Formats: sequence, structure tokens, C-alpha cells
Amino acid sequence: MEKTYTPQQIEPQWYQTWETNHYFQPNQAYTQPYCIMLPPPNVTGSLHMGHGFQHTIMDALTRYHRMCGAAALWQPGTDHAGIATQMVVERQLLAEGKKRHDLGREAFINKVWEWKAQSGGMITNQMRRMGSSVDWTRERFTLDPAFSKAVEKVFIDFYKEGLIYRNKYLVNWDPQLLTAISDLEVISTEEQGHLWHIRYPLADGNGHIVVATTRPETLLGDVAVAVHPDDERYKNLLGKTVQLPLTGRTIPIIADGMVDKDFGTGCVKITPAHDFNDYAMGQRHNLPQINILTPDAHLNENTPAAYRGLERFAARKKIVADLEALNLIEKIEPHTLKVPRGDRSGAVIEPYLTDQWFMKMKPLAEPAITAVTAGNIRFIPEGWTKTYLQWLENIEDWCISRQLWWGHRIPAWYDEQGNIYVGENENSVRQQHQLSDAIQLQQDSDVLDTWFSAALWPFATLGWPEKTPDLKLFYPTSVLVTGFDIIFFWVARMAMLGLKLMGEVPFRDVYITGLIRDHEGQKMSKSKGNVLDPIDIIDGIDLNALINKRTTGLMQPQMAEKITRATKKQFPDGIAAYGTDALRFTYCALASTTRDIRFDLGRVEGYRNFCNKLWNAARFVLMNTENHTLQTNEHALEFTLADRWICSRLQETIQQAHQHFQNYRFDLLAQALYEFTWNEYCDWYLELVKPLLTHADANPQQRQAAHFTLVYILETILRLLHPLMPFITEEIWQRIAPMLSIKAPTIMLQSYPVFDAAKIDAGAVEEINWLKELITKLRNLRSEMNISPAKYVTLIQREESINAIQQDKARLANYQQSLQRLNKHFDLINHLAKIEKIEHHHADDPIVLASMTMLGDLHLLIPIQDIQGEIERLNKEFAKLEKEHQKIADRLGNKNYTEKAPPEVVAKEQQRYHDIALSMNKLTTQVLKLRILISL
RNA sequence: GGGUGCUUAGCUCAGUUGGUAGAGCAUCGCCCUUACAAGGCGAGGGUCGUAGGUUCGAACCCUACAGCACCCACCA
Repeated sequence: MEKTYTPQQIEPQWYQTWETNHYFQPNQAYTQPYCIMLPPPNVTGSLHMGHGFQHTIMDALTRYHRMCGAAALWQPGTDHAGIATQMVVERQLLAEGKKRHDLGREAFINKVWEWKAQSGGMITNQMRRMGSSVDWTRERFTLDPAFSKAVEKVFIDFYKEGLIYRNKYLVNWDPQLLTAISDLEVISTEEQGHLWHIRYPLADGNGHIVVATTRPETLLGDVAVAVHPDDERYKNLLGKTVQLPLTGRTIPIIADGMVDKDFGTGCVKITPAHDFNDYAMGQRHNLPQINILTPDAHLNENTPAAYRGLERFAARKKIVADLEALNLIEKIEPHTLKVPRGDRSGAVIEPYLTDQWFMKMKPLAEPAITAVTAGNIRFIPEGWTKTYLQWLENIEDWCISRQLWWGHRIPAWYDEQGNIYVGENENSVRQQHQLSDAIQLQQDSDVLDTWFSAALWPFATLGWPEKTPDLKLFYPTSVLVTGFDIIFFWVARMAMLGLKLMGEVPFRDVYITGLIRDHEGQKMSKSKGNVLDPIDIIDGIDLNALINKRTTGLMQPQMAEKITRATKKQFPDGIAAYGTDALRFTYCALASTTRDIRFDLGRVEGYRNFCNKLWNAARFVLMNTENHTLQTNEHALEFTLADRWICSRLQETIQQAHQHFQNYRFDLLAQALYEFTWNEYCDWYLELVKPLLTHADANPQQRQAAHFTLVYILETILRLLHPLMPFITEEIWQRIAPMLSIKAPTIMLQSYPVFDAAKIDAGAVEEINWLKELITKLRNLRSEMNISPAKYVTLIQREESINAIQQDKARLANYQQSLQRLNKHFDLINHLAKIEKIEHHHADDPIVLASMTMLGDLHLLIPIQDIQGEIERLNKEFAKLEKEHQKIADRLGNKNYTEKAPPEVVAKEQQRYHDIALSMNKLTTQVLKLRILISL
């Protein structure tokens, strides 16, 4: 093994080995299925930190269950990502000065396919770098012919069932992208605006009424003014009409309970074609709808000639100016309002009256609600259940049509009268409806919302609507791993469509991960320039390349300087190459139940060090065992306390690992494995057995047992860690496994360690714990006394009571014996604490220039020079104990406590009370003795 | 306006059914001990956001409040 751990040298080749040997494919010999659907990333996208995080968790789960003997399938694939992908290609065209309509539909779509071919492999290659064990032979794309067929079938069937319908309706319209979007794609941002108070003159000439609006340009589409029916100020105006300024139209004053008397003037202008509230009110009062906008938000032919063709915000300016000229503006107040913006374009969204396709959601939502309340779907952490339910309980119909070109085209045709025919293709439609060739049919030009096809992902990838064996085996899938940001977009819709089309939930568990943020808690985004690329953490990147990456292609180029400065400050030396395993382990360690995860490179460095530790431990084991033949017959071996202790601790760790996997607590899992490997195996076990390994005259049976245990524990650690750190564990395992006569090509397909109660040895654990405490106390003492670790000292064991010393003597002898007598006395303790010899003294002996520490009844003393310093040290320790002693005394003095607390708790407390009192006495005695020595 | 989450050591976070507050990093001290200085050993550091309540006992349960973050919603 190479002396230093260099992930670059060990990681790349293993993935290829695994993939080409088909280790990622579910083993069909196993009957227990385990299946995770990869949330399909955008086909032309690249891997960001969120992917890296979630993919690591999915991979850990898949590898774990695969090793546990399941037919484990992690189903990969990509999403065509309608708007997102189309926007990218449109932007490329724009650079050539072209728009998509210049190319025409077919040529444009070809262009997108070209872009897909060019950049489509990026994210899948990055997934390979992450070690993701997806079954690439089953990779799917939402625009695959078979998948498209499934989408089409759902649309047609739902249409026939009345679950999908077409309607002219007020929808969220993105005037920049020129398409409708769903409610979920609208984000409301709080912005500074104005509240314009406008006078509407009464038609009878008797004064005016004042309305307040944030959007004066919509005045042109007003069809009424509404007041609250109980508003005394306006009661006498009900039934009258006003002269709508600038238009020459006369509109009524109406009463509606939805009006808030206390807002503005209490009078609301009603524009049914451009506001959701007004639309509803218009319906209630049978008001007309006047659309005043073109699709790209310019004023249309329904507006006076003076405004026609003006862009909406220019029109607002002009209208306000004209109203002011007419003295119709009463006042203008600053006002913060919620502005709806498109989540993709950032453009201000217009409520806009158009023909769109909708999916009826209420009947679909009900079973999806029941599935969760009945426990057929479980959210982890469970707090997300409420979020999910609240949305479904208040669900509105889903606008599924998009005025885009990239996506699944809606399988509907129209004749010249506007009759709708839904079917697989034009021919089948003609046949079904017996339309003569003379009738012209035109296919709907819209495509479906990307999330429509995504909602079919859990079963369409498995072959639905065909009844495939895969579908039977893997549906319902085991767990969905995703972020809370797409609970509504995707999780809920999969639940609804899965239940509807498969009659069964699409997944049992939904594990909602936190959101990866930067070290300051900021969301990572291109525009903020704080994005980290998982691949850069794996391979490393120098400062200039990182700055270059963060500052090219910015929407706001003026940010470049600020980003450069921040990047220089945070990464003065760029980013080191930490390797995939360290990054993956970091992701797991950060995966607690919290919502926001601050990503700190310091953690990665720490876990890279952990990899290094594991690497070196393996080198140590190999170094010590290589030239020996390993005795694997456990009956021929003589296991020491140390062996039995580490085996016992291993069992506990195995048990915890399974538990944490079950509970999706990857942070606790990572911590447990880290602690066992580093703090137990490396820091203690390796040190404990060193004397056995190095001394020529050590007991051969015991040495062989140590050899066996070293290898056996390490091999088990590798399997425990493999789901989290696949590369380093495989690399080391290849060298370790043969020693245990394991003949298998990969650790990937080995079984995950299984808890074995028979290997628990409580006695050994107790003894080693005692020994660890002894050694720790001695180290502590040395450190406090400033004795060089290199210096050998004499340990003085003072015999306070015959019984106690008998026991302690026996204990020490026990270790002695268990390790066989080596060259020196007490070689074990010698090795760890540099004790030259141990002398026994009776308690009454006139001791001693010594520092003291205590372990039960055993006193450990080391000769010293500075008596005064020692007195001070002991006094400090005494004060500490005294404080604790007082606390317990108060507690025990409380009758309520002694009577009401559980007896075992009280008994424990009393024991402590006595122990501390005893220690205090001993300290006092020692201080006294030292004082006497000084005074002599 | 409703809803959710968070607040614990300088930083990032654990804390299982209430029973002596933990880890990593950072800091300080001592060590190049033959796997590892990307290391070893040891130490210091917390009135658990605030105020009440329940309890013998609260970081944990209840109430209110504050700060931060997020989600949903039709106040023009």
C-alpha cells in the first residue's frame, strides 16, 4: 500500500470496474425488493451541491440494502425540464440574434435535441464521479418514446374521465416567456410600490368616489366599483354609476362582502380580466371581462387609441400623468405590496384570460391525503406531513398546458369550429369520430407542464402501462429522497397519480433532506457567486479557476468584483482535492433533521483526515500481518481482553448502524462509525495490542488472536463504512479480504455486518474500561505535572484496604497475564503510560513525595519535586469535588426528592455522595501529609 | 393574515422515554512514541434565546414573548 492516502489514485478506476461488471443491477435471485427512484435532474443540467447531497444519501441507502441482501434498484434518468431547457436554447439563439419563431417549431426542437446530445452526458458523468450506484442499463428520459406514450395515455384517459378539461380561465401568465404557468411557479416578492387614490366621477355629476389601486393601468379594464354592503359612507351610492376616466365608459357601483372597509378608501375598482379576486367577484355579479393586454403585456385594441401598443409600465406612467392632468389623482401613497413573479423568468406575472388545459385535483387529492393519514406514506422528518396535507386540502385545479415547444405535445386536435378531439394521433382521432378528410384538423400547439410527466416517474420508468415484471417487483418503491422545495411540485403529484393509476402509493417513505447553504447560511446561487461544485471539492480547484467559474455568465456582471473579493477571502489558496469519499462522508455527517445545512469545507477536511486515518490503520494492520499466515480457526486462538472488548464494541456499533439506517439518521450513523473507527479501534485497540505484536517472546496464540482480530475488525469496519465511502473501502478491502480467505470480486456485494449478541462480552468491556480510565488518569496526572511523556516514572500504588488492593492487584495481574509476561514488568501499561515499575505501599507508610490521583480505592502516585505546586493542585481538585458534593447534599436533603424520585435514581445519587466524600477525605489526608513534609 | 422550523461552548451541530450538559473544528499546553504531524496526549471554555408554569427534578413537557429563517394565502 502506498504510504499516503491519495484519493485521486484510488477512486477513478473502481467505478468503471463496478459498472462494467454490472454490480449496480439488482440481483434478480433475491426476492426482497428495494427501490429508489432518482429524482430526474434536468437533462442538460450539471450537478450541484444539493444533488451531491441527495445522491450520496440515496447511494448509501441503495448500497446498504444491496449488502443486506435486497434486489436493490436505484433507477436513474433525466427530465426534459420544459421551460428551463427551452430557455437555455433560446438564450443561445438570442446570442445569434434569433428568436425561436425565426426557426419554426421543428427546427427549434431539433436545436434543443442537439443541445441535449451535446450537454446531456454531463450530469450523468458527474454522478459517476460521486460513486452513485444507479443501474445505468435502465436509464430513462422523460421524452423517451415509451415514456411519452405513457404520458399520452394518461392525458387521453383522464380527458375521457373528465379529469382533464379545457377552459377559458384566468391563469398566471408570464409575459416574457409567453406561457401560462401554474400557481406553484409564481413566487410573490415583497416590493416597494405606490397606492394611487383615483377619483371616479359619479355619472350624475354629484361628486366622485375615490378608489385606491396599486395598478392604475388596469383602470382601462374596470367594469365596476365595489364597496362593502354595510359601509355607511357609500350606502347611498349603491346602484349608481360612475364615469370611468379616460375611457368614456360608465360602470356601476356594486356591493360585495369581500371588500375590506378599512383598506384604502373602502372602494375597489373591479377588473375581472386582470385580477383573481375581481374575476371571482365578476362571476358573482355577472360582470363582463375586458382584456386590455396583449400576450407580451402591451395594451391591446380594447384600450383607447392613446394607450394602444404601450408596454404595461409605460402605460401606467402615462395613465397616471393623464389622470393628474385631469385632476383625478387624490393622492399617491408609498405602499409595499406582494408582486407575483415567474420563478424562471423573474418577470411580473399577469393574471390573464386564456384557453388552457386543467387537471381536476380534488378527486385525486383525497386518496393522497388518506394515504398519508392512514400511514401508507410516511414523511421523515414527520413534520412535513402537515405541509403536505395542508396543501392537498386546499388544492386548486392544475393548469397543465404550457405555450412552449419543448415537451410532450398535447394530444388534442381542433376542427375549424373549435371542436376538440383527443386521441393518440390525427388518424385515430379521425377514425374514432368518423371525420371526413374534408375536415381540417389542427393539433393543439401547447405542451404539457414538465411536472405532468415527472408525476408518472415512479411507474412509467418501470414500463407502465405495460404490466412488466419490474413494475410488479419494484412498485411501490421503498423511499423517495428529495428536498422540501418540491413536495408540492412533485411528491404530492406522484402520490396522487400513483394512487390513481397504480392503485397503490408510489413510495412508502419520503425522506425530506435539508437544503445545502453556504457557510454563512446563504442559499447557493449563481447570481450570489457562492456556488460550490461537488466536483471541485473532489478534484480541487485553484483560486483563479474558481473565480473565473463564479464570475462568467453572470446575469449581473457588476457583481463580478464583489464575488471575486469574497472568493479570494474565503479560499485564498483555492480548494484542495479532498476526494469523493471525504465529500460523501461530509454530506452524511451533515444530514441531521435540520432544514438548513451550512456547508463548511472544514468538515470535508476533517473527514478527509478520517480517510487518511483509516488508510494508515490499514497499513498498520497489513504491515503486522503480511508475513504471517493468518490463523482463522477461532478455536486455536487465545483472545485477550482487548480482543474481546473490541469485538464487543463492534457489535454495538453494528447495531447502531442498522438503527440509524432505519431512521435515516445519517449524521448519527457517520458519527458512530467515525468514533468507533478512530477512537476505539485506532486509539485504543491498536495501541493495546502493539506490545503483543512487537515483542519477540509474546504468547504466539495471543499474537495470532491479535492478528486475526486486527484483520477481522478492519474488514468489518470497511463493510460498515462502504455505503458512505465506497472507494477507499473497496481499495483497502481488496487487500484485507484475501487474508480472511474471502474470495469475492468486490466489497459492494458482500453482506452488511450483522449484529451477533454472542460476541458481546460485558466482562471484557468492564475490564478494559477500567484500564482505560486508569491510563487516562495517569496521562492526566503527567500532563498536569508537566512530566515529559518520554520520561519513565514509578507508579506507587498505595494500599488503603486489603480487599481493594487485592482486587486491583488481581486486575492488574489479569492484564499482565492476558498479555503474557513480556520483557518488562507491566508492559501493557508501560506501553501506554510509560510506567517503569509499580511499587506497593501500605496506607500507613510514611509516604512520599508524590502526586496522587484516584481510581476507586486505588491510589496512583508519581514522585514529584514541587510539593507546594502539588498542594495547590490537590486543593483545586478538592474545591471541584466540594462543589459537586454540596449539590448532591442539597438534593438528598430534599424530602420530596428522596420520597418521589425512583429508588434507583436516589440510590445512585447516594452512592456518588459517598464516593465523593471518600475522595475528599483522601485528598485532605494527602494535603496534610504534604504540608507536614514541607514543614519538616 | 395563517402555518412550520430554528435559538445549546468562539464556530458548525448532536442531545434517544424529563435524572451528573456532549462531539468535531478552533484555542492553549506537552510530544517528530517504529500506521498516520492530514498525527498523539492533555487542558480550558456553556445561567441550553427571555419570562412564567407543570414536576422532587426541565436543554427536553406546557404557555407567552423576542430574534432569525422558510412555506402558504384573493387586502385592491
